[in-house]
Amino acid sequence: MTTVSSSTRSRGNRRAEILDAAARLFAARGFHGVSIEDIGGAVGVSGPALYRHFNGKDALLSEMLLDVSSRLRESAGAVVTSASGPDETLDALLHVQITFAIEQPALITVHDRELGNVPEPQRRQIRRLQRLYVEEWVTVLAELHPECPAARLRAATHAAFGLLNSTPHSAGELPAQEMRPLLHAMARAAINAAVKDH
Amino acid sequence: MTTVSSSTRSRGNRRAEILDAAARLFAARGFHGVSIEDIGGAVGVSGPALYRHFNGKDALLSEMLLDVSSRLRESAGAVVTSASGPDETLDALLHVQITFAIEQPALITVHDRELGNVPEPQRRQIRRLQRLYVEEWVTVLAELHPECPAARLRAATHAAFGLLNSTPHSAGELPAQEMRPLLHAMARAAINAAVKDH
DNA sequence: TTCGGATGTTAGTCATCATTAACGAAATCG
DNA sequence: CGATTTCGTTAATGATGACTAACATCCGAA
Repeated sequence: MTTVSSSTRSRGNRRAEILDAAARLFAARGFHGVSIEDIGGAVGVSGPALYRHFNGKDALLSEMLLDVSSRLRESAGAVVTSASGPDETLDALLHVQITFAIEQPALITVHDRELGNVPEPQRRQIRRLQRLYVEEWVTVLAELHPECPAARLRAATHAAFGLLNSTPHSAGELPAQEMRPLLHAMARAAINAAVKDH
Repeated sequence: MTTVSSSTRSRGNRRAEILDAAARLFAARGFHGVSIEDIGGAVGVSGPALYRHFNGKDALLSEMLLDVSSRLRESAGAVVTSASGPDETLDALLHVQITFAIEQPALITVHDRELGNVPEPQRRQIRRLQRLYVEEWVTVLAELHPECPAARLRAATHAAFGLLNSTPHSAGELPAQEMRPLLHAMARAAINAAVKDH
């Protein structure tokens, strides 16, 4: 059979390298605050070399966000289908989001800031994935508290995301070992408070 | 006595109008994604007219962020000096932040995204005000839980801000009447969970 | 009424930047 | 060994955008 050619491997590596560097730069300075030259420079090549790997700056951002929202939704889907009970499922969802927020703070940042710069029709698809992800959470919360109106559950979910995605702001305050359970406990408590008495 | 001349009044209004429109645009598309023309257009004048009111785009952003961080710190200072007890003080701080987040979502958004685009030396001053604001929270939390390490309190504070500042994301999910107590309850519960057992 | 400042306007100017062109070297494959 | 693909490079090119200049207009005050 055909083995993975080294060209395929290096191409993939270079692409990933570029996506990674671009994510960091976009998170720090915003999509329009970063030039193609900047991104190329960050991976040791110069400017237009990027066009060997992506169709353009927009395509780069599109792929980045599509990848993030796919992975999040996929993880959430896996968690939900292998669920034992709603309570454990919620903990597992928290685990997914916390892992992502701690390990990929730049991607998380770009993910919730730069959707507006993605051109249609990718925009629509990313929106769809984001919505599905939120709905996984809302569904689990609704199982736990069927009497709570969906709008409230959705607002609570967004608030929980805001809490969890604060990691880029408190970078360095605490080691990940402590940050992880702290975020879990805070988010869990916040969600419980949100659905209490409804 | 000298009355406020109409020129002063209209100048102030126009300046405020510009800052308001610019905040909304910056929040939606990012600092570099908005042109001077865009901002002018949003208030019914065209492009270079802005230079009659601000020294440039950077100065506009600087003033916007300086104003926000001053107001937040000032409010927090007022709350803390007129405090009855740490518990009520924390509630009052929550009230301040929630009011701001609900009434000025665009400003809050710009405030925590665009500091990187403010030139020195204003950058330093805004940073200073932001830090002082955080420290007001940390001080109050430390009074409530002296055994909790400051780093953890700081991380918890940032997480609470993330939760409260999620309003732009859940815009329209709930009316402000419901959003307000929901955010208060969630943030309060999250903070309590953060300091428990420390 | 006349002067001056405040506030706009339109038409440059100069940088920056995304994108494309044209061209080279290294590696893969026949 | 060639030949083709892959991955880079350095120069255009064309748009966009911040900022400045030169020129109105309006309005309050002397």
